[in-house]
Amino acid sequence: MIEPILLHTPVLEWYSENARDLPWRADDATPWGVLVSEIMLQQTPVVRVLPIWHEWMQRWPTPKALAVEPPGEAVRHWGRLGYPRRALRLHACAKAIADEHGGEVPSDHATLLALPGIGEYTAAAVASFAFGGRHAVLDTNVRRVFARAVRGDEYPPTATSAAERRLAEALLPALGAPRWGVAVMELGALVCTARSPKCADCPISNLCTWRLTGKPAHDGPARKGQTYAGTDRQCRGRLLAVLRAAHGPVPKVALDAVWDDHVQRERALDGLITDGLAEHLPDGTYQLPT
DNA sequence: TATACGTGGTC
DNA sequence: TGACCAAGTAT
Repeated sequence: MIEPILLHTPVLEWYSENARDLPWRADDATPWGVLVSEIMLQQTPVVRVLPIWHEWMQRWPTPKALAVEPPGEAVRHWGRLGYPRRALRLHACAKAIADEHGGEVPSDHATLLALPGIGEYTAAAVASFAFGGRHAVLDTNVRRVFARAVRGDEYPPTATSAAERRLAEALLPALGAPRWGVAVMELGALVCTARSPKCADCPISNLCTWRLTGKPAHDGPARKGQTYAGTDRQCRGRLLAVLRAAHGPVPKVALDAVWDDHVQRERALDGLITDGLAEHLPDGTYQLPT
């Protein structure tokens, strides 16, 4: 096991020099701003989140501001970020914060975890980055850095394991856990990337087990591919794009126009309604949830 | 635990 | 050029 201090110093120094200037990391960032960023960043690159985050925070600077809107407005302004159920959950999250927490984002990990759309990672991230809590933030970047540097594997396991949690906890510094967490994430995002890691720029390449052992290729089953073309997901995306653009009820023919396969189209539409992303009105039209 | 869930950029 | 990947969550 590598001594934690041997990782801390170089990673933190590297972060001081290389951290991106992101608005949710600014001194004046609010817990709500951090929470919004974390939801938007789930499975979504920073560059696509940036403009939506700015618009969102200007429109809804507080949880209460969002909570009084219909959920469809959240879905509309989510734009093309992807996974629009996140917009719905963020709206539900705002309502829960407004109704049950006096409009203030909770600082406690367990309380955050109970909110819609907030799972293990996001609860730790908000508790740590917004409130200074000492939590292990295990996102895909951190998991990859630890897998390589400590375990010597090219990639972490598919699902977060107990061993990974133990390791992350063990590496957590007594002081400055939030900065350590964001520093490791940044290292994974900018240097220790999935496909072409920039080991020449890495502050811990000298003790990285994976590099020291010759960067063995990932063994085991191929990682699950994300099919998309022709799937229900693509169909749902097409349908929802029509509803977002409409600003009002949409006749069925407008939806029929964007996807040929009748059976799949109906299934996808039903799915959107089941998920609460669309409403079917008595007159046969469709719209974003009110 | 495996699967569904958007979108767009990269090599 | 199509597979892979991006600060995951819910079921």
